[in-house]
Amino acid sequence: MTNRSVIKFKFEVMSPRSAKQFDDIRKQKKELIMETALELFAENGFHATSVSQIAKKAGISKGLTYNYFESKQEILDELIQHGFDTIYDNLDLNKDGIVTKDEFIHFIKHNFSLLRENMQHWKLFFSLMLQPPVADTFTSEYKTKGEPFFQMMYNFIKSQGSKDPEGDLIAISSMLEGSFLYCVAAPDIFPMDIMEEKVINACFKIINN
Amino acid sequence: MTNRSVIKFKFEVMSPRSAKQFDDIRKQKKELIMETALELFAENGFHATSVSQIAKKAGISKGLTYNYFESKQEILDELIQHGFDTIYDNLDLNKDGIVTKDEFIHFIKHNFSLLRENMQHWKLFFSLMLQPPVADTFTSEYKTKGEPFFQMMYNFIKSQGSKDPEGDLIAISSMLEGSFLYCVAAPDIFPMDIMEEKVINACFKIINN
Amino acid sequence: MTNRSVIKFKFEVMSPRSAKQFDDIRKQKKELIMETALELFAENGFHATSVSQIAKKAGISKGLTYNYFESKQEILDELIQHGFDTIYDNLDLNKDGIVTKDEFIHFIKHNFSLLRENMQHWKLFFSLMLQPPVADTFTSEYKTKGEPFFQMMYNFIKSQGSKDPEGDLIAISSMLEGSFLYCVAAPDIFPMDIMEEKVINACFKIINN
Amino acid sequence: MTNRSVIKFKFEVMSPRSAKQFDDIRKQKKELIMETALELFAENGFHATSVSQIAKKAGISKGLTYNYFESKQEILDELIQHGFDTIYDNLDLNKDGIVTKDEFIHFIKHNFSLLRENMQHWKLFFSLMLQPPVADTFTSEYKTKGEPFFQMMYNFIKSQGSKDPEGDLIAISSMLEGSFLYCVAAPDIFPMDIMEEKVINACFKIINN
DNA sequence: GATGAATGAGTATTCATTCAT
DNA sequence: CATGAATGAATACTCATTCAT
Repeated sequence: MTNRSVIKFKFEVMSPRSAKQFDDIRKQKKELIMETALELFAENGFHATSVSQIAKKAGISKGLTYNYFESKQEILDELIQHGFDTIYDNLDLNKDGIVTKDEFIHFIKHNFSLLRENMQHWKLFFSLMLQPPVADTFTSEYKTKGEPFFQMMYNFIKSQGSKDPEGDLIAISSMLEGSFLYCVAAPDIFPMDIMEEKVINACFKIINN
Repeated sequence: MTNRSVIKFKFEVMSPRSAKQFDDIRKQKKELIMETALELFAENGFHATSVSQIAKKAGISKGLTYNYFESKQEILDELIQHGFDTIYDNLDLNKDGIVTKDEFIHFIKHNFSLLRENMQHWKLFFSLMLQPPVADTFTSEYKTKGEPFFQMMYNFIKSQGSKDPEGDLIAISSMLEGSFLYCVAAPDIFPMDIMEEKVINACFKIINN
Repeated sequence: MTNRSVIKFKFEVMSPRSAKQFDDIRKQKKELIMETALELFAENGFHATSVSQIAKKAGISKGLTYNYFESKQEILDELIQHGFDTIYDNLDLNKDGIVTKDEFIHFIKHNFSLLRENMQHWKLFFSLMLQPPVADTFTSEYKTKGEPFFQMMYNFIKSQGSKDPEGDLIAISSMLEGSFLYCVAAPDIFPMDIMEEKVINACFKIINN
Repeated sequence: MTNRSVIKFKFEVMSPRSAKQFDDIRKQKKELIMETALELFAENGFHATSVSQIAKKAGISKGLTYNYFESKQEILDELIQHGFDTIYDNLDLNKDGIVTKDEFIHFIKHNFSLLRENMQHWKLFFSLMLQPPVADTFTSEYKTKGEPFFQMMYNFIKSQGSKDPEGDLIAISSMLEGSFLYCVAAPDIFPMDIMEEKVINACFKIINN
């Protein structure tokens, strides 16, 4: 009876539900690693963050990281993927394409609060958006996943009586994107607390004119 | 035997290449290195670009790079400095702070064309803006050097009869920033050729309402 | 199913190599690196010895060196530290500060034999003593750690009836230092085997006169 | 008539005694380089001193250094050579082998003052003495050139009625060497001003006992 | 003789990744 | 599943030396 078989034996005896339990552990560990990595990537940059740092901060060994991720790059990839999902899941878009004014306002406010709550994700995202070679895959994903967003915006702008819905979409999207960027990259330049309101007002100035 | 030839003699003995010759060489080489570095930084990112790559692409030895720059970081710093200077030199239309409508329009158009002509610089800039730890120094420089820009914008908006100049400044700045970002990071999402016009229109919609 | 096997199980799951095993490995490797480094430093000098050489001679990878030491300098520091400790541990014959004639003689003989046994350490030490910028930290450590030595010597000289204990301390310390230097740096100049005896004799000539 | 010939022509016309003058210039430049190098070597160590530093401090170009010395190592070699010569020339040994007590005392004092005046040379020397691979050549040179010194010492000790001239020579040489070492490497440990006197006294205590 | 631009081999150090246990 | 010792390739940077002018 080798050590190995002893372990196996014990394993089964100790926990009948171990399969599920270990699955949960795996899930938790993976999330732990990703969260830790996100914090460090956002704070110090991807390249300036070492796997050792991630492992140390997460309280695990370096080697274990590779039990959950193929590479450091894969952590980043999953982080981006997960980030997109989080953001767009929370958008809670109207699938019928009909957006009321209240919904629109709520949507922008929701975005701002998402931004504030999840600053790190967004900071990382913006930085990656420009950072080659992530940029390309990022852009394509952005286009695909952002499609419904732009569609909804377009429909809403049109429904509000805009004379140039496409032009206004461009202007409004730009403004939102820009305000998010200010929010994340240079929060000191404009007073954060009124930004949201001013941006919403401007949206309607654009649409209604 | 004229004085002249005596001078020449001394001169040549002291330094076969004249001071001007050395100066020219230094200037040209430095520019070569900076241009090459900019391309690589913009294409692959700062951290992912090695000094060897820069030297190789520039057709010089690694060591020579350090004859012109203290460190890889210094190349970046000078690049940022130079970039800011380029941008803000072109922006200071009139020093009296009075901006006409035509000047305003011209300013935005000018910025868009600068952007298009100098995509790489801007791409690098935007990416650096988010990239820690460059972000902090960048932001402070941005604030300092951007101050006149915001002031000018504010004055203009007010002069055009805006009821909420501060709010409009926020909205317009955000929109410009965002459109620049789209322009550089995701040029496929909106048709570039009409973007400029739509953004300018939206500016006046915001101000005049 | 004993408790013991359960513990073993957990243990092996957590870390296949036990803490002690890791500790032993670390200790042995660290010693290996230090010994190797000492030989090379002593033979070729600190600056002329590269980390690659140390690693190669120790039969390990360059990278591993940095698993054990922060820097090449740290290897040197620990070497110096360890050297001082070795020497002064062996010197502190009696902690009461009272040194008999026999103890004094034994002490000098002991030092000579330490010198002979550990020529490399000492050669390195002497060379470092003069080698800037190590010199300063070395000198201060020397003063601190050598203090008890000088005190003990002073007390002994006084107890032996010296008329000028301070002067004799200077003379004797110089003589010891010098004889150690000859021993290490130019062992061919004086016959080593009689040096020890002559130096001891001279000590008492100085004291008793 | 090329530039080259113009230079040649001028050369002869300008200065009939130019050959000697240029020779003097060469000599002075060489000395300048050596002095500068000595200071830097003594202050920062041989390896830590770069040719650029020497050239800069000497106010000449890097390239010119190689007009006077084959290599950085050669500067060191000539420095050692020159140092030995300086030291032993100044010893002004009695060639007849007869040294009076006054001459002996004067000799030690002279050495101490040489040491103080020429601290840098000596510091470098002591450090090199231990520094491989200089050590070997140094030791052999030391033996050769130091021979007359030891011979004189031996004769004097004998003439003073020493019962063990060889043993006393060893003791006294060691003491002198050690006091020089203290003087140069750790001038803070013993009061410099009385060291000389105490050492001389001790010499006679050793001899006369 | 004099300059300094240019080279290239060398240095310390880092780090993603592997693997025996 | 978990550890951390071990690797090796890569990186920024240095510097003695060469050479065209």
